[in-house]
Amino acid sequence: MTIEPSLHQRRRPLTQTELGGIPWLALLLPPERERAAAELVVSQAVPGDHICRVGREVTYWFGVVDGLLKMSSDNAQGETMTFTGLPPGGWFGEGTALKREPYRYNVLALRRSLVAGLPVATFDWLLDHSIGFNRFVMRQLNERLAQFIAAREIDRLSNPDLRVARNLAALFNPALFPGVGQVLRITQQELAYLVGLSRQRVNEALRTLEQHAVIRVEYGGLRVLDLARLRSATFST
DNA sequence: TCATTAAATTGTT
DNA sequence: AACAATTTAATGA
Repeated sequence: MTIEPSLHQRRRPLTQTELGGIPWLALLLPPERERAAAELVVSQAVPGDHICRVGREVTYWFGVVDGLLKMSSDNAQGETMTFTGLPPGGWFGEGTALKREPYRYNVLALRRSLVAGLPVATFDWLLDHSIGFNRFVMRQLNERLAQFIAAREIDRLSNPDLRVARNLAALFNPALFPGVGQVLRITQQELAYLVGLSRQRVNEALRTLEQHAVIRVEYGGLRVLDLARLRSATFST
């Protein structure tokens, strides 16, 4: 794990409440769950902290307990391409953990976040022993594939309102990010970073979406009112 | 618990 | 990018 404890919280076991927010634990049999829970650790990350870097050896399978992370990659020209935001309930790194390859992307904290880690040895053990865990990982891979296909379509969209809407829909995906619920804690600045627009334009897009009764803008967050329309609608402005 | 102040976030130009 | 307005969080009596 590359989370620098620095001046912040060190690695520690999870509290009961935090364990309750981990979606795949409920799919395990009691002995499997007991072992997984015992090996899980959490660490606090401050904005800019790297959870994993390209090329680093895989040590943990990570999940967002609270906060907001950003998954991105740097190309040969040194430009950063953002793949997706990672809100609470999101788990990532299973691809590289499965193949035992170094990380192929960077994940860093956009805001103060609580990140859980399952040691790869335990991850492997669960794959070898738990049907429930295998189901979860399979579903996870499948959902993420769909998400990345959608992301390619989003990239082709020129209308900023639509880009914001589709990106938001991805963050509200209950299968990938079950910790989000109806209200996504994200600032308009953070969303601007993820979508690749100015905060002003994001702000404008959000009130357009609000006018269409698709979301509600709240202080420090957004509430979904109609996820289906957020995903599919074409807001002709 | 309430009032005051600072900090964060949003709305507007 | 800058600034004003608004909301929340922190502080201390």
